[in-house]
Amino acid sequence: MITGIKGMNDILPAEIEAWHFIEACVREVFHPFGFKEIRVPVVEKTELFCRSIGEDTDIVEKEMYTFADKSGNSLTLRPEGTASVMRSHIEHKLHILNPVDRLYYVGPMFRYERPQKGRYRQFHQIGAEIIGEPSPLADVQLLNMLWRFFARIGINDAVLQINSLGCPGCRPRYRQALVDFIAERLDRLCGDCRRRYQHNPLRVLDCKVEQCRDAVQAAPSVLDFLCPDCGTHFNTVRRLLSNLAIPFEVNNRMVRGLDYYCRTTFEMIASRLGAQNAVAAGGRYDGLIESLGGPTLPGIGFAIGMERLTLMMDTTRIPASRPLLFLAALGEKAVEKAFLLLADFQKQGIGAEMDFSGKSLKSQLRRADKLQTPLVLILGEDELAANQIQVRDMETATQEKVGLESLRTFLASRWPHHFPQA
RNA sequence: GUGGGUGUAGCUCAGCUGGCAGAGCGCUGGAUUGUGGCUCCAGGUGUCGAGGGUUCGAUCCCCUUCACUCACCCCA
Repeated sequence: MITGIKGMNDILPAEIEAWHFIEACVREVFHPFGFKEIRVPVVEKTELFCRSIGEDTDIVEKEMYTFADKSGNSLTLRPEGTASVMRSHIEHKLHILNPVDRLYYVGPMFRYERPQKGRYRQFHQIGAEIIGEPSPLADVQLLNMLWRFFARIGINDAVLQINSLGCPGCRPRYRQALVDFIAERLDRLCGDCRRRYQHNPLRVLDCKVEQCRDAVQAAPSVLDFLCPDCGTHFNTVRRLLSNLAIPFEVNNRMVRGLDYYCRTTFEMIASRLGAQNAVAAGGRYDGLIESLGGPTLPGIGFAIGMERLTLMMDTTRIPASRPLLFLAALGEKAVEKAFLLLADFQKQGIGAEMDFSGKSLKSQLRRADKLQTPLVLILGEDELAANQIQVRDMETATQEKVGLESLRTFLASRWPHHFPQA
């Protein structure tokens, strides 16, 4: 048996309704905010991700699906969406068309990691970016849209956490203060944290080991080191979130994984999602576009993990699509006549199904019951001879004979929405 | 890359440190010549994840390997 690739899952028909629902909510919620969808390729030149995400992040160091194509170019399956969107925005000079551009995307991302609950090698993200707007109102608008999206999906037990990482002007001072603080306590930290101290000292702050948490409990807060501009920016974000009645927590220990973040960062944290509890995350990336060779434009965005979203959702509430009609036919002639009727319904966009293989009426009704079809049209030799059809209401278990010519009128009186007057 | 758990029917899982491979659900047919759900009856499917070892005999014990899964690292 040829199986799928580890960590890359099939989304089967039984699950697809939830995905369709999510995608419909994305469009419904994002469009009023002025966001336009953008579709970019799933592969890019490897260099794009190295330069945007950061050479010494885990994603670039060990998690990318990188390969050489037939002409020897190094290509990579995208591990995230922002880099590609920025590349496209720069390449097509979209800032000339829209000085402030609001873009969103939905699609698969790829990271070579060990799969676990809520983490897969191919996973799907919904992302949104506001490009060209430095105002903290952009931050708040984006967070508001994210919040509205979760409300629309029906998730109300996720917590919004925000933080500010400062800017290239003030972050180095904080980093130094933190390094100095940790250096004095290095002997009390776990092995992982000693490595983090060298590599990314901010990460020591969110270590899960109790001993480490105790050791850094009194660590300096990034918020105390913000420069006046960054401080004002963050205060405005907090004030406007409150004015919009969006609940949030300030988490001054929140660390983001990608190098390009500055100022506002945020996460939506889910309970009961297992260890991978960030269902959405993002932040501001004011220097990114310029560093990729584009114009000097600020940006801010988020990404939502769709698999994590489905794990949190009560998917049983999403109604399954079902055919409106089932045609049950008995006898060869009736089957062929029913088949023509079936084709006619389908041509009109009416969901209709039937059995082709001459099964018993009992079996056909069982099938219709399984499909939860509200009406079954029964066509046997008798009905055919009388030019009639039995219309069976599956809920009330009642049925009546209807002339074939008046069938459409009969159905239209029951479902005017599906059978508009011709 | 590291650690734990689990691999038995399409699905969910029983199987007493060793003796013919099991149940429920689902599927198909019947009880009702052409009438669903509830009930009853009948039916089928397994390299017991794979390979090796111990044994008269292994789903069970041992070794190896693979897969899945959860967790670490990291992240959506």
